[in-house]
Amino acid sequence: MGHWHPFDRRGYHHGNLKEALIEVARRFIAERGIGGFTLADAAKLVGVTPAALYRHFRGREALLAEVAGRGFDDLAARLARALKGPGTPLERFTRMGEAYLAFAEEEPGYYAAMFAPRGKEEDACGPWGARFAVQADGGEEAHGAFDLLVKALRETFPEGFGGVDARFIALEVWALSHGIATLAAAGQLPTGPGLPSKHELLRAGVLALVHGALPGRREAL
Amino acid sequence: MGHWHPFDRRGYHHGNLKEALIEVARRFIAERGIGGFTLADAAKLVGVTPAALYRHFRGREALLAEVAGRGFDDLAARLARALKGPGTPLERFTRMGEAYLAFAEEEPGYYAAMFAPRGKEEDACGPWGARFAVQADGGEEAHGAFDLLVKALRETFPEGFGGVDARFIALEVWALSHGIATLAAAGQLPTGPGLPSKHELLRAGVLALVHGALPGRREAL
DNA sequence: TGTACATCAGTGAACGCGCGTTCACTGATGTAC
DNA sequence: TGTACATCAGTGAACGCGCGTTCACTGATGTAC
Repeated sequence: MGHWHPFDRRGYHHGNLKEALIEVARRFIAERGIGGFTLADAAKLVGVTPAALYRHFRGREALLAEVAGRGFDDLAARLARALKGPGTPLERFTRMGEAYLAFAEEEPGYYAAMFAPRGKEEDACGPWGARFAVQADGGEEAHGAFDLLVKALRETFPEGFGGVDARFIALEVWALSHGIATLAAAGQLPTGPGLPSKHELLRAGVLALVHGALPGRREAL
Repeated sequence: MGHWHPFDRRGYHHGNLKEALIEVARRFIAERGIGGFTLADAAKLVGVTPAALYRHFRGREALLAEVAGRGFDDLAARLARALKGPGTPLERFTRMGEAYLAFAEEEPGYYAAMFAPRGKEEDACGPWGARFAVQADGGEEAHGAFDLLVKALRETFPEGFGGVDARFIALEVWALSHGIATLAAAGQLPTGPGLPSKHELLRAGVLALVHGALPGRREAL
């Protein structure tokens, strides 16, 4: 009672099968990776025949794409929340970085689905695709996660970046975040005395990236 | 003639089966991804029964691990070459970044094998593992790719980083490189008018990361 | 140089498995009258 | 309120497939004498 549970089932009709499958796929991918995810096990977990899946999805790939889409939405929501919170622009911007790492850590299923090298199909969705659209320039409302990042940069550093496009900086920050998140997820970030946590790594790196592009800093080197 | 070709075969015994399998696996993974790689197809490509593979590898995972190992060796060799070339330390350091991106782009098979989320097995090899060992501190010879990066940083900026461990900076640079390389490989780096290439992205980012940590720069922000 | 033999790297057939997907079906639900 | 019917979301059995792996085997190679 209270929370709805994906394994609940009352009667012949499941009633929430689509949502349940997405939910189970997310957990599944988180545990075994995207290659280890099978329709058969997912169906068994929600207590349904594998064939029932085809009432809601065209097939395996469609399910994965939907999971990825949910992931992009969730990420954008988290980033938006971090950006809207209290504090100075710089604090909020820093919090966005934390939110990104937290998302990658807490939702490895989503993250893997989002950034897994998609098959041959069209990349109808992706960080810079429909749900993430890169704006030509500012003005319109920012929907996707990437646009949120650009918006945050413009708010945090209203003086600009000495003629450098904020989207340039945003890409740098994104690439660094993604690199740290994936190395950490793969267990390939070394830990040990004197070595930084991924959070320290991201915070210092983001500051350096922004800092390095700030006006009056570009003449050196 | 001249170059040895993995599909060559003279007689009952192949003679180069192990090397041929590694070579074919590399190309295969590059084209279809690590999940699309199968022993059956690999064996067929080199003109051999699938069972023959087991004379040289314990199984599929062992072959993949060997491919990853070759990749780490190749990457280290490329980075070492870039570092040993002519030019100022800064030029050589910048060239290491280029070499990294070039490796990821030219050897997607290696790259995927190296950084694919390994199964449950021990990560006996990895960027910071046996072939990549992170030195406790300087002194000993640098064998792995990561150590080469640290060494290059120390050579390029002998004045140090204001008390910050060079390995810290190296991790930042590595994470950024990895992030850019993987986003680019997945086709998730947006391109368009006014947006930078991955090479511009890496060069500017690395400079900012190094710059931001240089002495006399850490008081601002 | 020739023969016997050990060693090694292949063969080819077979295995068990589990996958994604299809199909005709049936049970449950909702709506019209 | 009750009945007939259309719609929908499941079932369950079956499919073809291709995978990784095994096994007893055999052809080729190299070495001892």
